[in-house]
Amino acid sequence: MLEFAILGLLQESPMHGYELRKELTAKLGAIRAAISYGSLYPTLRRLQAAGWITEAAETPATAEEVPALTSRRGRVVYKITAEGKERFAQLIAQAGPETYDDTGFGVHFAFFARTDQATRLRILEGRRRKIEERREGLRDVLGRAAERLDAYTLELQRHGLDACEREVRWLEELIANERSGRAPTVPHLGTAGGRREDNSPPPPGETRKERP
Amino acid sequence: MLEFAILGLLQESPMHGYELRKELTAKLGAIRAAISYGSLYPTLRRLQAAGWITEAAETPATAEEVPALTSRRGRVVYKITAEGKERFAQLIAQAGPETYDDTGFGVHFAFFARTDQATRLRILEGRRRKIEERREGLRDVLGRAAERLDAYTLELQRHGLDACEREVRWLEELIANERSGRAPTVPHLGTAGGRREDNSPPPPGETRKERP
DNA sequence: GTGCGATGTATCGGTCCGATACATCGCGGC
DNA sequence: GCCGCGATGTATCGGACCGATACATCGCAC
Repeated sequence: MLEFAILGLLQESPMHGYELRKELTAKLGAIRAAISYGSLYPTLRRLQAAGWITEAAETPATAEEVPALTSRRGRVVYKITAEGKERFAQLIAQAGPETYDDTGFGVHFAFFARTDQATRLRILEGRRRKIEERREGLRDVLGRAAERLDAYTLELQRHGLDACEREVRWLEELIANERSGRAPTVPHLGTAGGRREDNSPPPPGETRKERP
Repeated sequence: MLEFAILGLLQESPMHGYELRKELTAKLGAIRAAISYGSLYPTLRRLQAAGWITEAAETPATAEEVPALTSRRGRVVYKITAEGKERFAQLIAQAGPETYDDTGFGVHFAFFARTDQATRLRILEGRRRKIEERREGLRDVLGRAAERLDAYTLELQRHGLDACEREVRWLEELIANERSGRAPTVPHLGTAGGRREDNSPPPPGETRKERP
C-alpha cells in the first residue's frame, strides 16, 4: 500500500522523505492517521533497490549563490523512474483482495485521477460488494446473536452497520456517476470552488501538469 | 489490542483458539475484519508465558466413554488466571494514546460492560477529542489545500469529514447518556435482553433503563 | 545567546496479517 | 461402501507497518 502511494505521489513531482510524508498525510488524511517514518524510509530503500525510484541531487537550480560553505545538508530527493511508472500502472491494473479493504480502497481511490474509468468502476463495485458483505454480517449478529451480547457491544455493531449502509449509498452514487458520463465528482457538490488565500510559499511541485 | 480482547473474552468463559477467533469476529465485527491465526496463536503463547492464561484439559466431564483409542484430538482450551484478570483490569485503567485510535477505541468500547463509568467517560471524551482533531485537519485540507488536490481526493476527504462529524455526534449522545443516568444504550434504540450465565462480577450496566 | 519548535534522516523491537500446511470430523452423493 | 468437501482445528513464516527513539540543523522569539 505504501509502495503504491509513494509511486503515485512521486509521479506528480520529486520529493524528499519528510515532504513525502506530509503530502501523504494530506492526501490520505481521511483514511489513515499519518504514515510512520519507520515504514517510510525502509520502503523508500526497497523501492530504490528495485529500481523504481532514484535519488536526485538536491540543487535548487540557482545553486551558485551559496556554494558549499555549510556542508550541504543531507536532504535526499527521490524521483520516480520509467520502471517505477510501469510498476505503478501495473499495481493499478491488478486488483487483489487487499484492494477492497479499508486502507487499500482508500489509497486506490485517492489516485483515481490516474486510473482509467473501467478500473475505477471495477474497484468501486468490488468495494461495494465487500461492504455489503460486512453489512450482512453485522445484521446477522444483531439479529441472531443479539441476546448473547451486552448493550455496548450491540451499540457498536449498530454504529458499524450504519456506517456500512452509508458507505454503500456513497458508492452507489459514485458508481452511477461513473457510468453515466465520466464526471469526477458526485452531483451534490460542485467543482470545489477555489478561494486562494494561502499560496504555499515553496510549492513542492509548482510545474504540475496533469498527464491525461 | 489482541491481548486486551483475548483476556476480555476469556473472562466470560474458557475457549480454544478457533472458538476465540469466532467470538472475536462476532464481537469486533464492526471495527475490524477478522483476526488472523498468525496473530492469535503467537499471542496466546505470549499470554501463557506471562502467566495470564493457562491450558485447561479438554475433557467433557463424561470422558470415560471413549478413553483414548483414537488419540484424543489436540484441542487446547485456554482459561484466564487471577493474574490475567488483574492484567485486564490494569489495561482498562491505563489509557494510552492507542486507546483512542480506531481499533483501540473499538476494542475498549466492546468491553465497556466490564469498565467502570468514570473510565468509560474518559475514553469516550478522549475519542471525541481525537476525532475532532481529525475533523479539523480534514476541514483545513478541504479549505486551504483544495486547489492542489484532484476531485477524487477531495471527495474522499469530504466523505471522511462526514464520517467524523457523524461519529462526534454519536459520541456526544453516548457521553450525555453516560453522564445523566448510567444507561448503557443511546435513547433511540432499545432491545438487548439477558446475558448468558457468567460468573464474573456484576457488569456495570446490564440494567437497561429507557431514558426519555 | 539561548532555548525551542519545525525540518530532516534513520534504526529497532514488536504487533499483526496473509499465505500456507496439515489433520480430523460429519454428511451427502454416487 | 467410500469419496469428496466444507467446517473445525492448530500451527509457522515472511513481510508490512507502527511507535519510540536518536540525532542534527535551521530560524526565530525572548
